[in-house]
Amino acid sequence: MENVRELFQVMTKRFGLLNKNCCSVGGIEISLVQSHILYEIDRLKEPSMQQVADALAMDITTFSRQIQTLVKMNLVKKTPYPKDRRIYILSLTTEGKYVAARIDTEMNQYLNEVFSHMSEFEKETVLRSIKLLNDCMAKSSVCCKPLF
Amino acid sequence: MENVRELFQVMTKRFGLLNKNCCSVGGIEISLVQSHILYEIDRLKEPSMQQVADALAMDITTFSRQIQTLVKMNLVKKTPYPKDRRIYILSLTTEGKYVAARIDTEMNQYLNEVFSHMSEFEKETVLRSIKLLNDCMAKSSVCCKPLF
DNA sequence: AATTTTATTTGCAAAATACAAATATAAATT
DNA sequence: AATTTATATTTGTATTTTGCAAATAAAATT
Repeated sequence: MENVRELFQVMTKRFGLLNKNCCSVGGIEISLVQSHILYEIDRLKEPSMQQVADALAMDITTFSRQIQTLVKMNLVKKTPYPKDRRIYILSLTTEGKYVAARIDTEMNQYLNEVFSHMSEFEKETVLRSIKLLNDCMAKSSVCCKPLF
Repeated sequence: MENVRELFQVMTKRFGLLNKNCCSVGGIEISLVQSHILYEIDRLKEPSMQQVADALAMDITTFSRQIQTLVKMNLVKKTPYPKDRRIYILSLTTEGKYVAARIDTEMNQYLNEVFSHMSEFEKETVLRSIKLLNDCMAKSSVCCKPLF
């Protein structure tokens, strides 16, 4: 049997690299962490600070400062939540949505290119495999449970 | 069709988290970056500084300083290369090997646990899928070519 | 021999990180 | 209702990480 971890390590390294490369779009340049923050804000609907920080497994104080930067860059908006005034709801500004969408397009473009080297059947199998993997990881009790 | 990037993002986030969690073993505590460095030194046989930095897509100056730290921690050894005195060969010390092995064990343990939620057939399919994916990513010309 | 290239390190300033403490508000307890 | 406890977020501060530019040193090329 091949080394399982090695397979994962190579895959995630490549995907991580792709993520890093996709951080500069249309003249705007953001860090990898910031790109992940935009992604999560977009994915979760009207999340609070704490929710996004949790989803990214990020220290809340570091996260708070990153959000301050993103607000200054006019990519993220912080809205007080009337029902609980401790909480701020995060959302993407128009510009933030644009950046997130551009990154998403570029990522999917690359992934399509990768899948173009496979048959349709292989592609379906790979995607189903990843989905299965994600489900099983979610079930696992060894680590990282609280998240997701 | 589901969102392909989303699938990858979730998977790599989980795996990244696992990597982070596996950074403290047997009383020794290292950073995620340092864990990756140990892993690559172990994987490549007698690599130079530049080779490992390239494999990790890391800035060589940052890498140089990380190596200094790891040498001080007695996890990595730097050996001058006689045939080209500009070059240093990196290797793991006994302690470094121990840490890397412990991390590897822990990672594989978790992965086994994840796969225990699948049938043997599913497991084989998933592993073959990842291998195929890695091959196709290597073939791809869109990004990240120089590496690997 | 002189120039160019490659490998690595250091100077330096900016950015990221995380612990502890502060603040503000909500929820629970007395 | 007043007090305590818990939760969400920010700030103080010190450490670590990062990466560009420049320095150094040794090989390769001209």
